[in-house]
Amino acid sequence: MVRMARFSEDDFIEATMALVAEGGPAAATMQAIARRVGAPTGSIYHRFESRAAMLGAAWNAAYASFTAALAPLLRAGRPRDAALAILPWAREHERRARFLLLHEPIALFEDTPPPAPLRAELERLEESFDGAFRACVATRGDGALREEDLARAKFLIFDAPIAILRPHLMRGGPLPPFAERMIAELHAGMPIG
Amino acid sequence: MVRMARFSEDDFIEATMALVAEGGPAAATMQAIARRVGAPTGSIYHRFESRAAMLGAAWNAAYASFTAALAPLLRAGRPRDAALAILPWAREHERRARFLLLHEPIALFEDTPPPAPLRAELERLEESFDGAFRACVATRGDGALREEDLARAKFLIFDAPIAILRPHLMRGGPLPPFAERMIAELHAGMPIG
DNA sequence: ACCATTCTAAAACGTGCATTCTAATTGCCA
DNA sequence: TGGCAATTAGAATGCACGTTTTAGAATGGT
Repeated sequence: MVRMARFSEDDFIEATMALVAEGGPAAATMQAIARRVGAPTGSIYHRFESRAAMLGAAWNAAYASFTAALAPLLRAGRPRDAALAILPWAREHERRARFLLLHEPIALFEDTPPPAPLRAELERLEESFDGAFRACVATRGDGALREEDLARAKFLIFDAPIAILRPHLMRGGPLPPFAERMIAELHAGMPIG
Repeated sequence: MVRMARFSEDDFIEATMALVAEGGPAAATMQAIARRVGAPTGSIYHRFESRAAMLGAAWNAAYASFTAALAPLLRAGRPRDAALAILPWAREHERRARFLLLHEPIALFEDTPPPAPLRAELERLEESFDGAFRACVATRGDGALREEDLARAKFLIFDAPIAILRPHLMRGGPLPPFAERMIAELHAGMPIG
């Protein structure tokens, strides 16, 4: 180690998330990311081997943030609270939320997938989170997890709350208070397991 | 009229939908569309003035197909049946469904919007469909449409069913029969208005 | 049969982007 | 103090794509 870096990996990751959140995947060109950080284009390549790696790192970071907020509640067997916890998380991390919840990974990585280490890291994150999810669903039923039960639970805990948020994330601005009510009512009228 | 066209507008529109459905917006390059139809690249430009126009025409066609299937049920005041009707429509038009329901328009048009005539046509379609939607919601309440009521109804009729379909549309293959059950149960437990 | 018009056909152009290259700078350690 | 590796810096490269151009073929009315 000899020279202090003026820009950190996180600087580039944050810039990437912001650009995608504001203008979609195509807005996150390497030049745009560099310009946003105030660095020359080439500097990105000292930390990330390609654009796919850059986007992949940003994706993993956002996903880790999201799952860290929900996993404890799932492991505690409180799916309703996990569903509701998406709201404060999205309010606190608007940039991450728009990046993660408004864009399918397939749209980010359709051309070239991230390099193997990043994919492996994401797989670990996903498996760990999936463990928390399955444990939560299992406490409700008798232990036998049918595909339908898992699909129901996934819808109630993740997809429905995200669908409720999506229009407001797209429009920008604050998430309305009635989002909480809708999620609570949904779980009241359509319980898990 | 003098020479018969070997390729129709619809040929290009179908190819565009198929490519986006299979590989995302970036897969629908002008060359890929032409190759799929078996035509030279330049031929597309005899019918569509630009790539934005090509994608816009495909979007309008898919949206028209979707709304044609649902609008009558909304106008008849049957929101539950409209929500359920998304399933047979998606089964019958898998390509259109993947194209329309799996990709935000913002991701397709982020670089350049379609030309004015296409935007105007889409606006007409949207307004007409929105009329059917509002009429349907109004029959339930007392006529005063609060933002929360509209958001609830939009979620129950469109966003929730689509969220239920999304994982299966992504994976490909047939939509499971329990999707019907989930939508019915959702509307039973969380009625509109 | 001829001509205007609409199309096919394929190559060529220009642009914007990811990526690479070369040089100059920085700060720690011997 | 001098050397060295990591970094900044920004220009250069090459490629893929949207679009344009140019040329030729087909059709139906006259």
